[in-house]
Amino acid sequence: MPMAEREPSPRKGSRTAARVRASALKLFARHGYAAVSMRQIASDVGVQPSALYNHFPTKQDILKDLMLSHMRDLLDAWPPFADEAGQSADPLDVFVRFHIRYHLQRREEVFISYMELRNLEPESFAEVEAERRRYESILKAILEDGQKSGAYRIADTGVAARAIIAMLTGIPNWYRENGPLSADKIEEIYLEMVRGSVAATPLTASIESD
Amino acid sequence: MPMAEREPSPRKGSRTAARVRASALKLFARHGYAAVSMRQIASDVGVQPSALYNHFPTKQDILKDLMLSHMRDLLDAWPPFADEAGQSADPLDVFVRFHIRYHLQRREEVFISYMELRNLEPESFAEVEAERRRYESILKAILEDGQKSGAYRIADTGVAARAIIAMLTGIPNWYRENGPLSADKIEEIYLEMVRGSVAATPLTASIESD
Amino acid sequence: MPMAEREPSPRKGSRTAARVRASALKLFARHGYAAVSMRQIASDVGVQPSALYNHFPTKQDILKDLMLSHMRDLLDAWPPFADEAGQSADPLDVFVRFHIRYHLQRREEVFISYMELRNLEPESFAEVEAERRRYESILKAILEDGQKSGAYRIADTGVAARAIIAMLTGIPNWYRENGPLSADKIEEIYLEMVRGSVAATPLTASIESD
Amino acid sequence: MPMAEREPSPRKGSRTAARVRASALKLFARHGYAAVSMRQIASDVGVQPSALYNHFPTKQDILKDLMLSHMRDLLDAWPPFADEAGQSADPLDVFVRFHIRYHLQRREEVFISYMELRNLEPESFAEVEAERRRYESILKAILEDGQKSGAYRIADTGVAARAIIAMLTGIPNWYRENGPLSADKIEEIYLEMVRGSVAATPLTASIESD
DNA sequence: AATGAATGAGTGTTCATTCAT
DNA sequence: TATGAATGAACACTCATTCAT
Repeated sequence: MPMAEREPSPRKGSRTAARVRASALKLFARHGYAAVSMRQIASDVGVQPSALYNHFPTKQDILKDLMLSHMRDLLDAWPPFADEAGQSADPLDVFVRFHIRYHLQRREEVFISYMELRNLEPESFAEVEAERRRYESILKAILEDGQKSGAYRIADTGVAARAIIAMLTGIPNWYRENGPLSADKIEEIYLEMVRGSVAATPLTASIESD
Repeated sequence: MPMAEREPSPRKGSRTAARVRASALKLFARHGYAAVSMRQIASDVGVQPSALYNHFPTKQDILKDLMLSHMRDLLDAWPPFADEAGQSADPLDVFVRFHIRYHLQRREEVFISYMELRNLEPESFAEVEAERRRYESILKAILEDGQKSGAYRIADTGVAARAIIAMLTGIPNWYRENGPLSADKIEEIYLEMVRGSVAATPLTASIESD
Repeated sequence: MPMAEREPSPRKGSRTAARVRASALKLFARHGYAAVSMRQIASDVGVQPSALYNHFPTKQDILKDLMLSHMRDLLDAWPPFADEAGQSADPLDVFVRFHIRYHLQRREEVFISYMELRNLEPESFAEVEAERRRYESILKAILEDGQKSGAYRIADTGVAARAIIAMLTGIPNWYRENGPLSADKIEEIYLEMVRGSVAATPLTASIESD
Repeated sequence: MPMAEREPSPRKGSRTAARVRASALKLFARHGYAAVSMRQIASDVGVQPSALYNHFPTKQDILKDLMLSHMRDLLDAWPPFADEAGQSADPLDVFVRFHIRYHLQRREEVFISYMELRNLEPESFAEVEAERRRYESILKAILEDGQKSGAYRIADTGVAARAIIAMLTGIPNWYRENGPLSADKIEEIYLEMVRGSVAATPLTASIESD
C-alpha cells in the first residue's frame, strides 16, 4: 500500500471532517448530545452550519462516528505492549492499568460512550453494544482463567467483569489532573482494590472460618 | 357518565404536580432531560403544556426538584432499620445491601441523578453535589472506622468510597428483574467483592510477603 | 342544536385558522404550494410562523384542507336551485352554467385543485380524486341520459365528460373580470360549443352523408 | 479496465447538457419546478451539483430552455406532412389530429409548459407566452376561415380556439398508453366533438327552430 | 468539464414560555 | 387550575450558487 492510500490531495480545508469530530467530541462531552446544536459545532469549527453536511449527513452520524471509532480504537489498543503495561505480567494487572490509563487519556470519548448510548439510533446502538461486550469479554476471560487456576474466587465472572469496569470507569468523573493524586497513584489504589475484590482468600474467609 | 369519570384521588387535578413529577421522571430517565419537551411531559400527564406552569415555574425546576428530592429521600432512608438490613450488623455490609436495594428500587431517579447533573444550573448543581458528598461521606466514615480498627486496609478512603459506589451504582445499568440473577444473589456477589476490595489481607499480602 | 354548537367563545384571534386558509389559498394560487413558505403565510396572516401550528399540524395539511373543502363545497353546491341555473331546464345547460359560474367565482380554489394535486400525499390525493370523480360522474350521467334519449351522439361518455370539463375549466386561465367578454356572454359561447360537441346531428353527419 | 468503461457516446460527458435537459424535464414534470432541487437533477444525471453550472447558468435557465424549446419544436412541427396528418385534408381535422398526437408524444414537455409558466421570470414568461399565442393563432385562423366559408358558426374565434385547445390539452392528464382507448380512437372521439362544437348547424339550431 | 468544499439565506417545524380567559 | 393562542428564538437540515483545483 505505497501511494494509493494517500488522501486525494492535501487540499485547503481537507481536514474539516477531523475538526468537526474534535469539536463535536468536546461539546457533546461537555453539554450532552441533545443539548449541542449543529450551529454550535459549526461555530466551534469555524465554518457555516451547512458546511458540516459536506462531511456528515446528519448530527446523529457524528455521534455514531465518535462512539464507534472510540470503541474500535479502544479494542485496537488492546493488548498493550509489555513495557507500556508496566512491570507486572499479571493479566488482571495489565488490564486494570491499561483501562485506567486509556480512560484517563480519552476522557471525553469515554464520557460520551457511556452517556449518549440512548441517543443512538437502534442500529448504531447495537453496533456499539457489540463492541462494548467484546471489551468486557476480555476482562471476563482473564477472570475465568484466574478462577480456573485457583488464583481468584468469583461467584459470577460476567457480573464481576461489569463491576470492575464500572468501578474503573468512574475514575474520570472525579479525577483532576492537577489534583492531589497522580495517575500512577490512582492506578495502584485501584489495582489493589480490584485484586482484593476477586482474591481467593478475602476477609470473609477468615470471618466465615470463625 | 356521572361518577365513573371521577379520578381515584379525592379532588381531581389536585395531584397534578405529582403526576408531572412522575411523568418527567420517566421521560427524563428514558430520553434525557434535553431530549424531553414540556409538551411531551404535558401529554404524558394528560394536560396542556401551559398547565405545567401552574406547578413548576420552569422545566429546569422540574429537574431540580427530581434530583434534590431523590438525594434527600436517599439520605432520609439511611440508616435502614436493622431488620431491613438483614442479618449482618457489619456497617459495610449494611451500606452495600442498602445501596443496592435502594438503587434497584429507584432506578429512574438514580439514572437521572447521575446523567443529568450537567444539565442543572450551577446553583442547583451545587445543592445536589452537596447531598451526594454527604452520602459518600457515610461510606467514607465506615471505611475509616474499619481502617482504624484494622479490619480494612485502604490507601485512600475517599477514593475507595467513590470506587465502591461507582461499582454498585453500575448495577441498574444491566440488571433485569426477570434475568438469571435475583436481587438477593446480586447483593451477595457484590458484598463479597466489596469486602475483598478493602480487606486487610488480600491476595497481594501474600505476594508482598514473598 | 341550540347552544352546544357554538364555538367555545368568540375569543380574540379565534378566526386565525380561517385567515390562514385565506392567505394560503391566495398564495398557493399565485405562486404554487412548493414556492410558498410557512413564513410567507404567517406574515400574510399577521402572525408568527409558529402560530400557524396551533391551527394546522403541517403545511401539507393546509393544502389538503383547501383542496378537500373545495371539492366538497363544489359538490354541496350541486344541484343549483332552478332560478340560479337560469331559464333553461336542460340538464346539460344547467351543468355548464353552474360549472362556469362556480369556477369563475372560486378561481383560486379551482386553480389550486388542478395544479397542486401532485403535491398532495398519496392518501389525501386519493380522497380528492374520489371527489373529483364524483363530480365528473354528474356530467357523465347527464350525457348518458341524453345519449339514451337520442338527444346526444357520444362515442364515449367518460371521455366526453372529461373533455367538456377540461374545456370549461380552462376559462379562468384567461378570463379577466374587466375584459371584453362578460361572464354571461362566456356562458352563452361555451354552452353553444358544448351542445354542439355532443349534438346528435353534427356537421360531420352532413359531410358523411355526402 | 481498459475500454469497457467508455461511455457509448463518442466523447464522454460531451452530452451532459442534453442529459441535464432530459433529467430536468422528467423531474419538473413529475414534481414541479419549485419542488425539484439542483441536487436532484445532478444526481439523476450522475454528476455533482456544481457540474450543472458548466451547462446552465441557473436553475431558472433550465426551465426557460425547456419551455422555450418545447414551444419552438411544436411550432416547427407545424404543419405536419399530409401523409402524417391522415386521410383528411380538412384543416381543423389536421390541427386536432396533429395537436393530439404531438401532445401525447411529448407529455412531459406539455405538462411543464402549462404548469410552470408562473415560475418563469417575467421576461422568459413573455417569450413563452408569445409562442403560445402564435400557436393559438394557427387554430384561430382555421376557425376564422371556416366561419367565413360558412362551414362553422362561432361566436368568438379567440374563445373557441382556447376552448378547443383546453379540451385537447386535457387528454394527457388521464390518457394511459395501455388503457382501454387507443390514441387513434381518442383522436376520432375528440375530432367529432370539436367538429360539433363549431358546427354550423348544431343541435340547438333544430331545438330553437322548434 | 467536473469536483469537493464552502457559503448565506432559507426550509418546515419545535422549543420553553406567557397570558387572557 | 386549566386552556388555547400566541411569541421569538432556535432547531436540523436544504437551497442555489460559487470557486479553487
